Amino acid sequence: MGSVRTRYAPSPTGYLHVGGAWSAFFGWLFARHHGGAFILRIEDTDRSRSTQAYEAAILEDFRWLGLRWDEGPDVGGPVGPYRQTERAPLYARYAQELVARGAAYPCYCTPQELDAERKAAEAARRPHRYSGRCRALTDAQRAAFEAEGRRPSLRVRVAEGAEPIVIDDLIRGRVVFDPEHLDDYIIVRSDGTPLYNFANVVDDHLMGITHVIRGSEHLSNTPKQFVMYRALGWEPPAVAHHPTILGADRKKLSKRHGDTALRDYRDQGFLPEAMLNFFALMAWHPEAEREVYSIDELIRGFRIEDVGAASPIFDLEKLTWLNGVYMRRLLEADPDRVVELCEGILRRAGLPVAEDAAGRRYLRGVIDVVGERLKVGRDIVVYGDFFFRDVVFDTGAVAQYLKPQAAPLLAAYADALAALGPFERGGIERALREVCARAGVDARALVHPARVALTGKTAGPGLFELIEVLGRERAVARLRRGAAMAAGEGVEGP
RNA sequence: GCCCCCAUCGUCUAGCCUGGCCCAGGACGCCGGUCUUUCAAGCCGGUAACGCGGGUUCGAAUCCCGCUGGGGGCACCA
Repeated sequence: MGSVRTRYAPSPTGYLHVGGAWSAFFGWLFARHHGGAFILRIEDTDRSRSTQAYEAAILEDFRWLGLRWDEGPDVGGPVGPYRQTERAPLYARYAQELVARGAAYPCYCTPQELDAERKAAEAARRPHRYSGRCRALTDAQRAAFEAEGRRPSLRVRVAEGAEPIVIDDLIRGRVVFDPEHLDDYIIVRSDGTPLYNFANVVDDHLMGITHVIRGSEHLSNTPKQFVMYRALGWEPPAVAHHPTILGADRKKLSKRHGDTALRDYRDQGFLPEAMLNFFALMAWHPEAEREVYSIDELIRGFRIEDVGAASPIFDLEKLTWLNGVYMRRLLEADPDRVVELCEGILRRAGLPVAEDAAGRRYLRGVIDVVGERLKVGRDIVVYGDFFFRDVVFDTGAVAQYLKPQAAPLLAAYADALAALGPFERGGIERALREVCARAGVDARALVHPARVALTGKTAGPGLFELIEVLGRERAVARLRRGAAMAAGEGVEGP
């Protein structure tokens, strides 16, 4: 398959959904595996819901994810344009063709009339089907409707008694549809704009798409589309319908399950590499006993027929774990990227870091001590907020550790740090041990209270490196305040 | 209601096509232990599944049928 061409065709009616990104990823993997082309096509025929801003956002989301397209609305390509609203003449032409071949006919029913029919059928608890009353209109009848000012929509004529439509789905195997259950469906609105099922067929064919990889919600559209391929004398593409991602309640993933837009994950500090790796673990699994894969490994190992047909549930905990794996690797390989990631997150959380070299150095120091604890970028705020603002005390931590007996130790340690020579972790640790030795207590008797005084929490980075990064001045001040709090002096912030 | 799809640990999955190697493997989570100034990470151990019922077969997670459960579709949305 040297000339594989796949596409992802989003509607710019919202941000890129994780389900959409996952779907696109499989199409992209398939194309890359076969050395083919991956195409981005914007399906904006529903003008009331589509916006230019969403289109731009979707492109941005894909760039962030790291999926590059070979042809698309921004880069163009040999079979453009890649935006459906710009392809109107093409749809008009093939709509004409369908009418000329007797495979489509104008329907003068208004949406209100159709709606009434549908409601009547529902009320009678009878399956709703199109009445077919415009199917065999005479020229005179059509002229009469036109004279009334009615603008027709265009319907495809599904031949009666036609052969079953056989779809050999790459994921689901053979699926057979009886055309008996297909209605004459509308392919062009009365305003002349094409509907999904029609535009999709025209575009996929004209763009030379060889493999249509999409969600299973489109499986029942496929026979409708195949009717048109047949009517136009076109060879339909191979199709593969992957399952849809579900939420924890086994319902289609939606807002009530949490974040659904890919950019929500970006904003929380998930890494694109981790997202992609995670995507590869839903409905697919490259190897039986391994979880972490490079993109190249995924491309090499991708087989559409190995994609499962059952719907996976979006497992945020596993994604979080996987992201942690990637964060730790990144910390080794390219710590600057972690710094950059955290900088953005801190700024958005209202804890900005100075943009000069000193600010950057400070943040780098913070990342050095908390970095390996970060599973997701936003963890910098939960584990390291005290580096960027005054301590926010956890009341439980204060109650547990800032007790009167800790007061003299904290005060003595503050004095020791104030008098310490070079302010580095080795000396900082020795100073603590000396204070404890002199008082005849175990190091823990000071370590825990000191942590609470300095960070407000019971958990966090190593105490001595944390103090080094915090700097002498702040550490001493916070320890003194802690001593006062422990002594029961009810101190306010410094 | 009609059409279509799906069904292995709580979750993601391997195994299913080409029955025996599976009293079902890995991972996340959870629980314990270990390391440690805490937490995270790491390491060690544990927990937990073939939806149900019939066949076929010497033998079924694997093949067949039915049921149940879940999902999707049935728009002048995509």
